[in-house]
Amino acid sequence: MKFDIFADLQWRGLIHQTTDDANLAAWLGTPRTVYIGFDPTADSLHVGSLLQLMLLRRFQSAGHRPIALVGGATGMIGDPSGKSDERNLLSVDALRANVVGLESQMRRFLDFEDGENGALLVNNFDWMRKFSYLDFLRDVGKNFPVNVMLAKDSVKGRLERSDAGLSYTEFSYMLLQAYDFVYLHEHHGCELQVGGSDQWGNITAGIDLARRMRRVQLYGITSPLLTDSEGKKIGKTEGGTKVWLSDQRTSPYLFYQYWINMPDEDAGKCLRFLTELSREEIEALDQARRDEPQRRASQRRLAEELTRLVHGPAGLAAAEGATQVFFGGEISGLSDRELVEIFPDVPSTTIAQETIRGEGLGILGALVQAGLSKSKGEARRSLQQGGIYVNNRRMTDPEKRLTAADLASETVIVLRSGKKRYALLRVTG
RNA sequence: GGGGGGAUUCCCGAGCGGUCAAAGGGGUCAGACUGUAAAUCUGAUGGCUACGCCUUCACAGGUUCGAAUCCUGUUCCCCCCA
Repeated sequence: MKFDIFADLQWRGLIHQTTDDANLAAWLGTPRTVYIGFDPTADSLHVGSLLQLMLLRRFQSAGHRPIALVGGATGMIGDPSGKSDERNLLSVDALRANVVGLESQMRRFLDFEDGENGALLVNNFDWMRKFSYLDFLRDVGKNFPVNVMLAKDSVKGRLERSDAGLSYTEFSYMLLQAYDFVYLHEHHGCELQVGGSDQWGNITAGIDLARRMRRVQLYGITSPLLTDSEGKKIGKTEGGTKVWLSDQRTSPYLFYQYWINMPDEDAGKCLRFLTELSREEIEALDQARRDEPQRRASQRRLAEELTRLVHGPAGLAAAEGATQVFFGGEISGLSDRELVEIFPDVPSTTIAQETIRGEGLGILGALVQAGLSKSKGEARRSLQQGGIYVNNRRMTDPEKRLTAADLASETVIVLRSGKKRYALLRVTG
């Protein structure tokens, strides 16, 4: 083994529970096959899945073989764990498209080349669809005592709530995931399943099933959930929008900014859970955070590491470049192309060229058109209070008219309200 | 079925018939301070062709020189008694 994965997970705080505390460390001394399941609820993974992806990656770099299971079949059912309400089911077509999307993202984290411990990507729909209902009941269902299933937290929680309810379909979810584990053991020699702490019930169900069906001993490890200092799941911006791994959904810049803005209290945890930095490095960053928090070395490093991993060096460069412009001084002398690259997330409004000729376009109207202000009155106030910038230069005159002289590039004027809200005004002939 | 109370600007909530675009709080936005943080402080918070004008206080009418405030009806909500 290249390193002691168990000890590594331990100091990072990534071990919540295991099915065999005493022996797992030694057991992981020889190459094993590990699996983690991912829900295809969207065509992209989001930051909430990063922890699991990194876990697989850690196992692979330690010399174990990772299997990423995409739940094409289980996604059709919906996992009741950690969900307070019955889920809406996805259509088969939507699921298929989602699975394709997830596959491409996994490639950034895992090495799928053949070799000793090349990663494997599987979709449980491939084996589940062949199962007939009767066969499934007889071979799998037979091994599940209902009283045990009822005792699982995921089920119990839902039954105790009078308003939530739990359908037979979701109740059966556990059987599917349990069978996945047995299947992966049989076909790929998988012996360990890892997941978030909410997966404990499903993982142990798989282990029980393997024991009953095949008389083999499998193992499970759960990680803590990645929550912030207030106990909320990490992965949403202040505005409440999810941060995705797909650059189509969340640009590299926004992704990078998400980590840059991480509060100090959560930064250490994120470094441990989500990066591969060494213990020495992380502890040095902890120290730096105490000594000179204003430098935010932890956040910078976190953003850098994760952006490079998810969006590649080019994505990182774009994000850093955009950051410099956003938080830098006046914008001028750039080309349209550069501006568009820097501001991929910024909404733009098109105006006719005539409007900035001669007299020019009144700034108040422009702000409303660009969507930065709800009314001219609001625009006027922001302006008078010093919250309006044209090309990053503060404007305070409500009579100001925008003309060709205000173009930051060939055809773009950059408007900004407050510290971070930008909008582009594009002039067309 | 009977009796009582209420409906106010994004939310909560105050509002003598004139001086009410409407107190106060929350939220939100902006500024200062900062670390693109937290906390704190300051300002703003219906619209506009803006020292003025226009539209708001459940809805529709009415009284009055003048109504968020009074009257009538309508709708909805809450409480109490049956």
